[in-house]
Amino acid sequence: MYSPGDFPPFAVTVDLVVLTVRSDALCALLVRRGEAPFRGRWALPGGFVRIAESVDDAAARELAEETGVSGLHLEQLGTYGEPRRDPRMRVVSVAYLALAPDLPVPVAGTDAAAASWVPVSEVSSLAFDHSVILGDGVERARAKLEYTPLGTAFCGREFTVAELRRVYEIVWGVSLDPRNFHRKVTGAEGFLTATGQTTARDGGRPAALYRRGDAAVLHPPLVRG
Amino acid sequence: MYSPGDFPPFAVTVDLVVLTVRSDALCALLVRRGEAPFRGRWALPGGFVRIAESVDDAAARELAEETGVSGLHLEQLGTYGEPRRDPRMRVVSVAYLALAPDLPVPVAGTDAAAASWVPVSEVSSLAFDHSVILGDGVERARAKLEYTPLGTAFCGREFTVAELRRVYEIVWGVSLDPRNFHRKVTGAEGFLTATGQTTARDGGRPAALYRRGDAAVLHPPLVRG
DNA sequence: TAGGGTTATCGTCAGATCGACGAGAAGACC
DNA sequence: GGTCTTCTCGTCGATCTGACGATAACCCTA
Repeated sequence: MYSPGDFPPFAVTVDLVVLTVRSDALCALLVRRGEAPFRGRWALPGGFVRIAESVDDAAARELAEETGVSGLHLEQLGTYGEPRRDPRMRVVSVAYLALAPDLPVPVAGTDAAAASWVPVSEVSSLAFDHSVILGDGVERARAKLEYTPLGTAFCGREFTVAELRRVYEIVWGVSLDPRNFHRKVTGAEGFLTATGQTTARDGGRPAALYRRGDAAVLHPPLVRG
Repeated sequence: MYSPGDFPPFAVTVDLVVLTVRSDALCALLVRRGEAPFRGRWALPGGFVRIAESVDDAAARELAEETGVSGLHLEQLGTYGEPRRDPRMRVVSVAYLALAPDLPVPVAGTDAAAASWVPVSEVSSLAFDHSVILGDGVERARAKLEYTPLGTAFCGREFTVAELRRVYEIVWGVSLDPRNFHRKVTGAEGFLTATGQTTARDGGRPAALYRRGDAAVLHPPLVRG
Protein backbone atom coordinates (compact mmCIF):
# COMPACT_ATOMS: atom_id res chain seq x y z
CA MET A 1 0.00 0.00 0.00
CA TYR A 2 0.92 3.66 0.02
CA SER A 3 2.91 3.78 -3.17
CA PRO A 4 2.71 6.02 -6.25
CA GLY A 5 -0.09 4.99 -8.51
CA ASP A 6 -1.97 3.49 -5.62
CA PHE A 7 -3.76 6.63 -4.43
CA PRO A 8 -6.85 8.49 -5.60
CA PRO A 9 -5.81 11.28 -7.99
CA PHE A 10 -7.03 14.77 -7.16
CA ALA A 11 -6.77 18.09 -8.91
CA VAL A 12 -5.47 20.83 -6.62
CA THR A 13 -6.27 24.47 -7.29
CA VAL A 14 -5.87 27.78 -5.52
CA ASP A 15 -8.65 30.34 -5.23
CA LEU A 16 -8.01 33.93 -4.26
CA VAL A 17 -10.12 36.24 -2.15
CA VAL A 18 -8.58 39.60 -3.00
CA LEU A 19 -10.14 42.45 -1.07
CA THR A 20 -9.72 46.18 -1.35
CA VAL A 21 -11.50 49.30 -0.18
CA ARG A 22 -12.56 51.67 -2.93
CA SER A 23 -15.30 54.22 -3.36
CA ASP A 24 -16.65 53.66 0.13
CA ALA A 25 -17.15 49.93 -0.22
CA LEU A 26 -15.35 46.71 0.50
CA CYS A 27 -14.72 45.15 -2.88
CA ALA A 28 -13.56 41.75 -4.05
CA LEU A 29 -11.68 40.92 -7.22
CA LEU A 30 -13.85 38.68 -9.39
CA VAL A 31 -13.49 37.23 -12.86
CA ARG A 32 -16.22 36.28 -15.28
CA ARG A 33 -15.89 32.69 -16.38
CA GLY A 34 -15.36 32.11 -20.08
CA GLU A 35 -15.72 28.34 -19.98
CA ALA A 36 -18.25 25.78 -18.85
CA PRO A 37 -19.31 25.00 -16.22
CA PHE A 38 -20.77 28.20 -14.81
CA ARG A 39 -19.91 29.99 -18.05
CA GLY A 40 -20.63 33.69 -17.75
CA ARG A 41 -20.88 33.60 -13.96
CA TRP A 42 -18.63 35.51 -11.60
CA ALA A 43 -15.98 33.50 -9.81
CA LEU A 44 -12.91 34.00 -7.68
CA PRO A 45 -9.64 34.18 -9.57
CA GLY A 46 -7.48 31.11 -9.28
CA GLY A 47 -6.06 28.16 -11.13
CA PHE A 48 -4.29 24.85 -10.98
CA VAL A 49 -1.26 24.25 -8.86
CA ARG A 50 1.63 23.16 -11.04
CA ILE A 51 3.29 19.89 -10.32
CA ALA A 52 6.62 21.42 -9.34
CA GLU A 53 5.54 24.50 -7.39
CA SER A 54 4.37 24.82 -3.81
CA VAL A 55 0.75 25.68 -3.12
CA ASP A 56 1.80 29.00 -1.58
CA ASP A 57 3.84 29.83 -4.67
CA ALA A 58 0.88 29.01 -6.89
CA ALA A 59 -1.26 31.48 -4.94
CA ALA A 60 1.36 34.21 -5.25
CA ARG A 61 1.76 33.51 -8.94
CA GLU A 62 -1.97 33.67 -9.62
CA LEU A 63 -2.26 36.85 -7.58
CA ALA A 64 0.49 38.51 -9.57
CA GLU A 65 -1.08 37.37 -12.83
CA GLU A 66 -4.49 38.73 -11.86
CA THR A 67 -3.55 42.02 -10.24
CA GLY A 68 -0.20 42.74 -11.80
CA VAL A 69 1.12 43.41 -8.31
CA SER A 70 3.32 41.32 -6.09
CA GLY A 71 4.34 41.70 -2.49
CA LEU A 72 0.81 41.93 -1.16
CA HIS A 73 -0.13 40.35 2.11
CA LEU A 74 -1.26 36.81 1.33
CA GLU A 75 -2.39 34.22 3.82
CA GLN A 76 -4.04 30.87 3.65
CA LEU A 77 -7.74 30.98 4.33
CA GLY A 78 -8.78 27.36 4.22
CA THR A 79 -9.17 24.34 2.01
CA TYR A 80 -12.42 23.35 0.38
CA GLY A 81 -12.79 19.73 -0.59
CA GLU A 82 -16.37 18.62 -0.95
CA PRO A 83 -16.58 15.77 -3.48
CA ARG A 84 -19.05 17.49 -5.82
CA ARG A 85 -17.84 21.07 -5.64
CA ASP A 86 -16.67 20.80 -9.23
CA PRO A 87 -19.03 18.83 -11.45
CA ARG A 88 -16.28 17.60 -13.76
CA MET A 89 -13.78 15.99 -11.44
CA ARG A 90 -12.53 15.76 -7.91
CA VAL A 91 -10.94 19.10 -7.06
CA VAL A 92 -9.52 20.25 -3.76
CA SER A 93 -9.03 23.98 -3.62
CA VAL A 94 -6.81 25.92 -1.25
CA ALA A 95 -8.18 29.42 -0.72
CA TYR A 96 -6.01 32.44 0.05
CA LEU A 97 -6.84 35.87 1.35
CA ALA A 98 -5.09 38.96 0.02
CA LEU A 99 -5.60 42.51 1.21
CA ALA A 100 -4.74 45.17 -1.35
CA PRO A 101 -4.67 48.94 -1.50
CA ASP A 102 -6.85 50.65 -4.08
CA LEU A 103 -5.19 49.29 -7.19
CA PRO A 104 -5.79 50.47 -10.73
CA VAL A 105 -8.38 48.51 -12.69
CA PRO A 106 -7.22 44.90 -12.72
CA VAL A 107 -5.67 43.59 -15.86
CA ALA A 108 -7.87 41.19 -17.76
CA GLY A 109 -6.16 37.90 -17.06
CA THR A 110 -4.86 35.66 -19.76
CA ASP A 111 -7.59 33.06 -19.40
CA ALA A 112 -10.34 34.97 -17.64
CA ALA A 113 -12.87 36.77 -19.75
CA ALA A 114 -13.00 39.88 -17.57
CA ALA A 115 -11.83 40.92 -14.15
CA SER A 116 -13.22 43.71 -12.00
CA TRP A 117 -13.76 44.92 -8.46
CA VAL A 118 -17.23 44.15 -7.16
CA PRO A 119 -18.61 45.43 -3.84
CA VAL A 120 -19.08 42.40 -1.64
CA SER A 121 -22.55 43.59 -0.69
CA GLU A 122 -23.62 43.20 -4.31
CA VAL A 123 -22.13 39.78 -4.91
CA SER A 124 -24.60 36.96 -5.40
CA SER A 125 -24.24 33.30 -6.26
CA LEU A 126 -20.74 32.89 -7.58
CA ALA A 127 -19.59 29.80 -9.45
CA PHE A 128 -18.80 26.58 -7.55
CA ASP A 129 -18.71 27.16 -3.79
CA HIS A 130 -17.00 30.51 -4.22
CA SER A 131 -19.74 32.38 -2.38
CA VAL A 132 -18.90 30.44 0.75
CA ILE A 133 -15.18 31.05 0.28
CA LEU A 134 -15.71 34.76 -0.24
CA GLY A 135 -17.86 34.92 2.87
CA ASP A 136 -15.17 33.18 4.90
CA GLY A 137 -12.56 35.57 3.52
CA VAL A 138 -14.54 38.66 4.43
CA GLU A 139 -15.15 37.33 7.91
CA ARG A 140 -11.46 36.58 8.32
CA ALA A 141 -10.52 40.06 7.16
CA ARG A 142 -12.91 41.63 9.64
CA ALA A 143 -11.45 39.61 12.47
CA LYS A 144 -7.88 40.37 11.42
CA LEU A 145 -8.44 44.09 11.73
CA GLU A 146 -9.14 43.67 15.42
CA TYR A 147 -5.89 42.20 16.57
CA THR A 148 -3.38 42.77 13.76
CA PRO A 149 -2.18 45.93 12.01
CA LEU A 150 -3.40 44.61 8.66
CA GLY A 151 -5.86 47.41 8.14
CA THR A 152 -2.84 49.27 6.83
CA ALA A 153 -2.64 46.78 3.95
CA PHE A 154 -5.71 48.49 2.48
CA CYS A 155 -3.97 51.87 2.49
CA GLY A 156 -1.11 53.14 0.40
CA ARG A 157 2.44 53.24 1.65
CA GLU A 158 1.77 56.47 3.51
CA PHE A 159 -1.60 57.33 4.95
CA THR A 160 -3.39 59.42 7.53
CA VAL A 161 -5.23 58.27 10.60
CA ALA A 162 -8.49 59.32 9.00
CA GLU A 163 -7.83 57.15 5.94
CA LEU A 164 -7.13 54.20 8.18
CA ARG A 165 -10.26 54.88 10.18
CA ARG A 166 -12.28 54.96 6.99
CA VAL A 167 -10.98 51.48 6.18
CA TYR A 168 -12.13 50.18 9.53
CA GLU A 169 -15.52 51.81 9.20
CA ILE A 170 -16.11 50.35 5.75
CA VAL A 171 -14.85 46.85 6.49
CA TRP A 172 -16.69 46.61 9.79
CA GLY A 173 -19.72 48.56 8.66
CA VAL A 174 -19.77 50.75 11.76
CA SER A 175 -18.87 54.33 12.51
CA LEU A 176 -16.03 55.06 14.88
CA ASP A 177 -15.28 58.08 17.02
CA PRO A 178 -12.38 59.90 15.33
CA ARG A 179 -10.85 61.03 18.62
CA ASN A 180 -10.89 57.67 20.35
CA PHE A 181 -9.70 55.92 17.19
CA HIS A 182 -6.82 58.34 16.93
CA ARG A 183 -5.85 57.76 20.54
CA LYS A 184 -5.94 53.96 20.31
CA VAL A 185 -4.20 53.71 16.97
CA THR A 186 -1.36 56.03 17.85
CA GLY A 187 -1.06 54.47 21.28
CA ALA A 188 -0.77 50.84 20.14
CA GLU A 189 2.89 49.82 20.22
CA GLY A 190 4.37 49.36 16.74
CA PHE A 191 1.17 49.96 14.80
CA LEU A 192 2.19 53.20 13.11
CA THR A 193 5.45 55.02 12.52
CA ALA A 194 5.25 58.75 11.95
CA THR A 195 6.93 60.12 8.87
CA GLY A 196 7.01 63.70 10.14
CA GLN A 197 5.19 64.80 7.01
CA THR A 198 1.67 66.09 6.66
CA THR A 199 -0.90 66.13 3.90
CA ALA A 200 -2.37 69.26 2.39
CA ARG A 201 -5.92 68.07 2.08
CA ASP A 202 -8.87 70.19 1.10
CA GLY A 203 -10.94 71.37 4.01
CA GLY A 204 -9.55 70.94 7.46
CA ARG A 205 -6.29 70.89 9.26
CA PRO A 206 -3.51 68.91 7.55
CA ALA A 207 -3.09 65.38 8.89
CA ALA A 208 0.13 63.68 9.89
CA LEU A 209 1.32 60.94 7.56
CA TYR A 210 2.18 57.50 8.89
CA ARG A 211 3.66 54.28 7.58
CA ARG A 212 2.92 50.78 8.75
CA GLY A 213 4.78 49.83 11.92
CA ASP A 214 6.60 46.58 12.52
CA ALA A 215 4.24 44.97 15.03
CA ALA A 216 2.63 41.68 14.05
CA VAL A 217 -0.14 41.80 16.64
CA LEU A 218 -1.91 44.69 18.28
CA HIS A 219 -1.61 45.49 21.98
CA PRO A 220 -4.22 46.33 22.97
CA PRO A 221 -6.49 45.13 20.15
CA LEU A 222 -9.05 47.40 18.55
CA VAL A 223 -12.59 46.44 19.33
CA ARG A 224 -15.53 46.43 16.98
CA GLY A 225 -18.62 48.44 17.74
CA MET B 1 -7.94 23.19 -21.24
CA TYR B 2 -9.39 22.45 -17.86
CA SER B 3 -10.76 19.03 -18.53
CA PRO B 4 -10.34 15.72 -16.72
CA GLY B 5 -7.05 14.10 -17.56
CA ASP B 6 -5.53 17.46 -18.36
CA PHE B 7 -4.42 18.42 -14.87
CA PRO B 8 -1.47 17.47 -12.68
CA PRO B 9 -2.49 14.58 -10.39
CA PHE B 10 -1.95 15.08 -6.68
CA ALA B 11 -2.38 12.84 -3.68
CA VAL B 12 -4.41 14.50 -0.94
CA THR B 13 -4.03 13.44 2.66
CA VAL B 14 -5.21 14.64 6.05
CA ASP B 15 -2.92 14.94 9.05
CA LEU B 16 -4.24 15.28 12.57
CA VAL B 17 -2.86 17.31 15.43
CA VAL B 18 -4.72 15.77 18.36
CA LEU B 19 -3.93 17.46 21.65
CA THR B 20 -4.85 16.58 25.18
CA VAL B 21 -3.78 17.48 28.70
CA ARG B 22 -2.66 14.60 30.85
CA SER B 23 -0.31 14.19 33.77
CA ASP B 24 0.52 17.90 33.88
CA ALA B 25 1.63 18.16 30.27
CA LEU B 26 0.24 19.11 26.90
CA CYS B 27 0.42 15.93 24.84
CA ALA B 28 -0.01 15.12 21.17
CA LEU B 29 -1.20 11.88 19.67
CA LEU B 30 1.60 10.40 17.57
CA VAL B 31 2.03 7.15 15.68
CA ARG B 32 5.23 5.31 14.92
CA ARG B 33 5.61 4.69 11.23
CA GLY B 34 5.78 1.09 10.12
CA GLU B 35 6.67 1.77 6.48
CA ALA B 36 9.32 3.62 4.53
CA PRO B 37 10.02 6.45 4.28
CA PHE B 38 10.74 7.58 7.83
CA ARG B 39 10.20 4.03 9.03
CA GLY B 40 10.30 3.89 12.82
CA ARG B 41 9.94 7.65 13.20
CA TRP B 42 7.08 9.36 15.00
CA ALA B 43 4.49 11.03 12.81
CA LEU B 44 1.09 12.64 13.04
CA PRO B 45 -1.82 10.29 12.44
CA GLY B 46 -3.52 10.71 9.12
CA GLY B 47 -4.19 9.13 5.77
CA PHE B 48 -5.42 9.48 2.26
CA VAL B 49 -8.64 11.23 1.43
CA ARG B 50 -10.94 8.81 -0.36
CA ILE B 51 -12.21 9.77 -3.75
CA ALA B 52 -15.85 10.03 -2.69
CA GLU B 53 -15.56 11.63 0.73
CA SER B 54 -15.03 15.27 1.66
CA VAL B 55 -11.76 16.35 3.19
CA ASP B 56 -13.51 17.22 6.44
CA ASP B 57 -15.12 13.78 6.55
CA ALA B 58 -11.75 12.16 5.96
CA ALA B 59 -10.35 14.01 8.96
CA ALA B 60 -13.25 12.94 11.17
CA ARG B 61 -12.92 9.36 9.97
CA GLU B 62 -9.20 9.20 10.67
CA LEU B 63 -9.72 10.79 14.06
CA ALA B 64 -12.31 8.19 15.00
CA GLU B 65 -10.06 5.40 13.75
CA GLU B 66 -7.10 6.63 15.77
CA THR B 67 -8.77 7.63 19.01
CA GLY B 68 -11.88 5.52 18.95
CA VAL B 69 -13.83 8.64 19.83
CA SER B 70 -16.05 10.78 17.66
CA GLY B 71 -17.71 14.10 18.29
CA LEU B 72 -14.52 15.89 19.28
CA HIS B 73 -13.92 19.46 18.27
CA LEU B 74 -12.16 19.36 14.91
CA GLU B 75 -11.06 22.34 12.89
CA GLN B 76 -8.93 22.91 9.88
CA LEU B 77 -5.46 24.10 10.68
CA GLY B 78 -3.89 24.66 7.30
CA THR B 79 -2.71 23.00 4.14
CA TYR B 80 0.88 22.02 3.51
CA GLY B 81 1.89 21.65 -0.08
CA GLU B 82 5.62 21.95 -0.64
CA PRO B 83 6.63 19.91 -3.68
CA ARG B 84 9.19 17.73 -1.89
CA ARG B 85 7.47 17.21 1.44
CA ASP B 86 6.94 13.55 0.57
CA PRO B 87 9.90 11.98 -1.26
CA ARG B 88 7.75 9.50 -3.18
CA MET B 89 5.17 11.66 -4.88
CA ARG B 90 3.41 14.98 -4.89
CA VAL B 91 1.25 15.11 -1.78
CA VAL B 92 -0.85 17.98 -0.50
CA SER B 93 -1.88 17.50 3.08
CA VAL B 94 -4.72 19.24 4.90
CA ALA B 95 -3.98 19.44 8.61
CA TYR B 96 -6.67 19.46 11.29
CA LEU B 97 -6.57 20.34 14.95
CA ALA B 98 -8.53 18.32 17.51
CA LEU B 99 -8.75 19.03 21.23
CA ALA B 100 -9.56 16.01 23.33
CA PRO B 101 -10.16 15.30 27.01
CA ASP B 102 -7.87 12.85 28.75
CA LEU B 103 -8.77 9.76 26.77
CA PRO B 104 -7.77 6.20 27.62
CA VAL B 105 -4.62 4.96 25.91
CA PRO B 106 -5.21 5.27 22.18
CA VAL B 107 -5.99 2.16 20.24
CA ALA B 108 -3.17 0.98 18.03
CA GLY B 109 -4.47 1.91 14.61
CA THR B 110 -4.94 -0.61 11.88
CA ASP B 111 -1.98 0.52 9.81
CA ALA B 112 0.12 2.34 12.37
CA ALA B 113 2.66 0.37 14.33
CA ALA B 114 1.96 2.08 17.63
CA ALA B 115 0.09 5.11 18.86
CA SER B 116 0.66 7.00 22.07
CA TRP B 117 0.43 10.37 23.78
CA VAL B 118 3.71 12.25 23.76
CA PRO B 119 4.31 15.51 25.65
CA VAL B 120 4.87 18.17 23.04
CA SER B 121 7.93 19.43 24.91
CA GLU B 122 9.63 16.09 24.27
CA VAL B 123 8.77 15.80 20.59
CA SER B 124 11.68 16.05 18.19
CA SER B 125 12.00 15.70 14.44
CA LEU B 126 8.86 14.00 13.27
CA ALA B 127 8.51 12.44 9.84
CA PHE B 128 7.90 14.63 6.78
CA ASP B 129 7.10 18.25 7.78
CA HIS B 130 5.02 17.10 10.73
CA SER B 131 7.12 19.01 13.25
CA VAL B 132 6.08 22.23 11.57
CA ILE B 133 2.45 21.17 11.49
CA LEU B 134 2.49 20.19 15.15
CA GLY B 135 4.06 23.52 16.05
CA ASP B 136 1.35 25.37 14.15
CA GLY B 137 -1.30 23.31 15.88
CA VAL B 138 0.02 24.04 19.35
CA GLU B 139 0.23 27.72 18.56
CA ARG B 140 -3.33 27.71 17.27
CA ALA B 141 -4.56 25.92 20.38
CA ARG B 142 -2.87 28.46 22.62
CA ALA B 143 -4.46 31.32 20.75
CA LYS B 144 -7.88 29.66 20.74
CA LEU B 145 -7.94 29.50 24.53
CA GLU B 146 -7.81 33.26 24.69
CA TYR B 147 -10.95 34.13 22.85
CA THR B 148 -13.01 30.95 22.62
CA PRO B 149 -14.37 28.61 25.29
CA LEU B 150 -12.43 25.68 23.78
CA GLY B 151 -10.38 25.10 26.89
CA THR B 152 -13.38 23.13 28.02
CA ALA B 153 -12.73 20.64 25.21
CA PHE B 154 -9.76 19.39 27.22
CA CYS B 155 -11.97 18.64 30.20
CA GLY B 156 -14.60 16.02 30.68
CA ARG B 157 -18.28 16.70 30.30
CA GLU B 158 -18.46 18.14 33.80
CA PHE B 159 -15.53 19.87 35.40
CA THR B 160 -14.54 22.33 38.08
CA VAL B 161 -13.07 25.77 37.65
CA ALA B 162 -9.79 24.51 39.08
CA GLU B 163 -9.57 21.75 36.47
CA LEU B 164 -10.18 24.28 33.74
CA ARG B 165 -7.58 26.59 35.20
CA ARG B 166 -5.08 23.74 35.25
CA VAL B 167 -5.69 23.30 31.51
CA TYR B 168 -4.93 26.94 30.86
CA GLU B 169 -1.82 26.86 33.00
CA ILE B 170 -0.45 23.79 31.25
CA VAL B 171 -1.26 24.85 27.70
CA TRP B 172 0.03 28.38 28.19
CA GLY B 173 2.86 27.43 30.49
CA VAL B 174 2.06 30.14 33.02
CA SER B 175 0.52 30.19 36.47
CA LEU B 176 -2.77 32.00 36.97
CA ASP B 177 -4.31 33.52 40.04
CA PRO B 178 -7.14 31.19 41.11
CA ARG B 179 -9.36 34.01 42.33
CA ASN B 180 -9.10 36.21 39.28
CA PHE B 181 -9.44 33.22 36.98
CA HIS B 182 -12.58 32.18 38.78
CA ARG B 183 -14.05 35.65 38.49
CA LYS B 184 -13.32 36.01 34.78
CA VAL B 185 -14.41 32.54 33.82
CA THR B 186 -17.69 32.63 35.70
CA GLY B 187 -18.32 36.18 34.57
CA ALA B 188 -17.88 35.58 30.83
CA GLU B 189 -21.27 35.30 29.21
CA GLY B 190 -22.08 31.76 28.08
CA PHE B 191 -18.73 30.25 28.96
CA LEU B 192 -19.94 27.96 31.75
CA THR B 193 -23.30 26.65 32.88
CA ALA B 194 -23.57 25.54 36.47
CA THR B 195 -24.93 22.08 37.11
CA GLY B 196 -25.76 22.78 40.74
CA GLN B 197 -23.67 19.81 41.77
CA THR B 198 -20.38 19.78 43.59
CA THR B 199 -17.46 17.40 43.74
CA ALA B 200 -16.32 15.65 46.87
CA ARG B 201 -12.61 16.00 46.33
CA ASP B 202 -9.95 15.13 48.79
CA GLY B 203 -8.59 18.04 50.74
CA GLY B 204 -10.39 21.33 50.49
CA ARG B 205 -13.84 22.66 50.04
CA PRO B 206 -15.94 20.94 47.38
CA ALA B 207 -16.00 22.71 44.04
CA ALA B 208 -19.02 23.50 41.91
CA LEU B 209 -19.37 21.47 38.74
CA TYR B 210 -19.89 23.16 35.40
CA ARG B 211 -20.62 22.18 31.85
CA ARG B 212 -19.54 23.94 28.71
CA GLY B 213 -21.73 26.93 27.86
CA ASP B 214 -23.12 27.74 24.44
CA ALA B 215 -21.00 30.77 23.60
CA ALA B 216 -18.75 30.54 20.54
CA VAL B 217 -16.51 33.45 21.47
CA LEU B 218 -15.52 34.87 24.81
CA HIS B 219 -16.53 38.32 26.00
CA PRO B 220 -14.30 39.53 27.41
CA PRO B 221 -11.42 37.30 26.27
CA LEU B 222 -9.00 35.77 28.72
CA VAL B 223 -5.53 37.18 28.47
CA ARG B 224 -2.29 35.32 28.70
CA GLY B 225 0.28 36.20 31.32
C1' DT C 1 -14.97 17.79 69.39
C1' DA C 2 -11.59 21.18 68.61
C1' DG C 3 -8.00 22.74 65.78
C1' DG C 4 -5.13 22.86 61.62
C1' DG C 5 -4.58 22.06 56.55
C1' DT C 6 -6.45 22.57 52.02
C1' DT C 7 -9.08 24.26 48.38
C1' DA C 8 -13.06 27.10 46.68
C1' DT C 9 -15.34 31.37 46.47
C1' DC C 10 -16.36 36.19 47.43
C1' DG C 11 -14.64 41.17 48.30
C1' DT C 12 -11.74 45.08 48.19
C1' DC C 13 -8.83 48.48 46.24
C1' DA C 14 -5.63 51.04 43.31
C1' DG C 15 -4.29 51.51 38.55
C1' DA C 16 -5.34 50.99 33.62
C1' DT C 17 -8.59 51.30 29.98
C1' DC C 18 -12.86 52.64 27.48
C1' DG C 19 -16.54 55.39 25.46
C1' DA C 20 -18.57 59.96 25.27
C1' DC C 21 -17.51 64.37 24.47
C1' DG C 22 -15.33 69.28 25.10
C1' DA C 23 -11.88 72.24 23.24
C1' DG C 24 -8.02 74.00 20.80
C1' DA C 25 -5.00 73.78 16.39
C1' DA C 26 -4.36 74.53 11.64
C1' DG C 27 -5.69 74.74 7.29
C1' DA C 28 -9.36 76.52 3.16
C1' DC C 29 -12.78 79.69 1.66
C1' DC C 30 -15.50 83.95 1.58
C1' DG D 1 -11.37 88.65 10.14
C1' DG D 2 -15.08 85.22 10.34
C1' DT D 3 -16.62 80.70 9.45
C1' DC D 4 -16.20 76.06 8.03
C1' DT D 5 -13.73 71.78 8.07
C1' DT D 6 -10.81 68.27 9.88
C1' DC D 7 -7.12 66.93 12.99
C1' DT D 8 -5.33 66.36 17.58
C1' DC D 9 -5.13 66.63 22.57
C1' DG D 10 -7.69 66.45 27.23
C1' DT D 11 -11.14 65.36 30.61
C1' DC D 12 -14.39 62.59 33.12
C1' DG D 13 -17.06 58.81 34.86
C1' DA D 14 -17.86 53.87 34.17
C1' DT D 15 -15.70 49.64 33.65
C1' DC D 16 -12.12 46.29 33.78
C1' DT D 17 -7.67 44.33 35.52
C1' DG D 18 -4.35 42.39 38.66
C1' DA D 19 -2.89 41.82 43.47
C1' DC D 20 -4.37 40.07 47.48
C1' DG D 21 -7.25 39.77 52.00
C1' DA D 22 -11.02 37.21 54.01
C1' DT D 23 -14.35 33.70 54.54
C1' DA D 24 -16.55 29.09 53.50
C1' DA D 25 -16.59 24.27 53.51
C1' DC D 26 -14.60 20.22 53.43
C1' DC D 27 -10.76 16.42 55.43
C1' DC D 28 -7.62 14.85 58.85
C1' DT D 29 -5.63 14.23 63.39
C1' DA D 30 -5.43 14.37 68.12
